[in-house]
Amino acid sequence: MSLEHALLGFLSYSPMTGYELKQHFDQSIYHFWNANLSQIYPALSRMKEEGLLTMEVEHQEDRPNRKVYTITDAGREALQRWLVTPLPPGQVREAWLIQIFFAHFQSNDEIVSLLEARMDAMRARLAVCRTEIQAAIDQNAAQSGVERASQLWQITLDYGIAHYETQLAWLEQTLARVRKLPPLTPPKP
Amino acid sequence: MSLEHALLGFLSYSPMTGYELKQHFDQSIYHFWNANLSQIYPALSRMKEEGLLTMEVEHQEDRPNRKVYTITDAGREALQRWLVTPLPPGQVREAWLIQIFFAHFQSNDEIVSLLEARMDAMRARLAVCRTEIQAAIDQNAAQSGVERASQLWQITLDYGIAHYETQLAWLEQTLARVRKLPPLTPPKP
DNA sequence: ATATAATATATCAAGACTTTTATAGATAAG
DNA sequence: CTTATCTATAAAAGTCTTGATATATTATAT
Repeated sequence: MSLEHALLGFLSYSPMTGYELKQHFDQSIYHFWNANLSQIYPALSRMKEEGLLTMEVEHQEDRPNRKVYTITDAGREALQRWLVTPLPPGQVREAWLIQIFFAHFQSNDEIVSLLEARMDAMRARLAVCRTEIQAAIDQNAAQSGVERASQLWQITLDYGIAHYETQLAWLEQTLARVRKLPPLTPPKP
Repeated sequence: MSLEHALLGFLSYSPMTGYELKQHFDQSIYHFWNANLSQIYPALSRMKEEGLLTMEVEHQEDRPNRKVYTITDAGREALQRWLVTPLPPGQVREAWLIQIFFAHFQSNDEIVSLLEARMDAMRARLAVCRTEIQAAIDQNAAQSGVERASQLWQITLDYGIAHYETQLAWLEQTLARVRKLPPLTPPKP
């Protein structure tokens, strides 16, 4: 469901190929969604069958042909309907917290290592938001007629930034806390 | 992978049935993981085949028989190994942010509605963390010999709480921001 | 200069993981 | 009288990830 509507969303800006859609995913919404080409291509076919899109082949000599998809009126309607449909909030799913939860037989240092690895990853993600994704949004915002849209793009990016900042703050605090735990005494069963 | 190791984790505390494991999932780690019975039961079978668990049937007259699973030495080893294996950080995946990202043709009020619905859901989740899950942790922490473990349980719960608080803070701020956007002028295509 | 990688574009198959739904049946609680 | 609890199984459908297959051009690295 979500993938299809994200595709419709980008195609409501302009017609594109699956390959180009993938690039938009990676450049603009990577902070809250992603998709593989192997998902995108069949999704586009399906949506064409459903009448949400039309497709035209652009022949190329040196490269594979481009299949350019265009959103139909039915597609726009489906998109607008979905956009105001409240979604059930998703489950939080953080596998690495399972590791923390059951880490009582790991030494403080081992736990600290896990947290530090996580912190490195979160710092990197935060940096991507602040530089690359911000740049992509700024660049698209420079077009005319996208004032309202670009406010919303920025709002989602600020979500991502706040998310990673929270992660880092929690990690800092947790590192201090774990370092102060009484050391693991005897047995590693 | 993660499901299996969460099961091993709980079974490292004591032998249990799948049904009981499901209850522990819901009571203790719901803030970062969940699983259905229809996932848990076949996972337990598989893990038994792999020698990570043993199983004994307790016959009951009035209820279905209980299949009590016990972790083996191999299971404990597999768990300890996994617990220190760094996991690749998962993708953020927030379908409702797709709705915000493409909401430029929705009115400010419609966007506000989406945000308010989300806020209600997040408030409810936060309350569950603060009351029910906190209570479950406190109760288990009252046993002897779990001092170290219960610190870690609390650390993961504090993650959940921080997460939902960030959501709510961002939602507050975003609500204000959206209310101040110039109203949507003409066309709802 | 030559080897390697990346870009541009699309398809397909396999498998991993999750959710949904149905089935079963007895007791206890509202 | 209806719903919830207790316990387990299984089929189906949905979603996502991984990896293989093709192929020409351009860029990077050694």
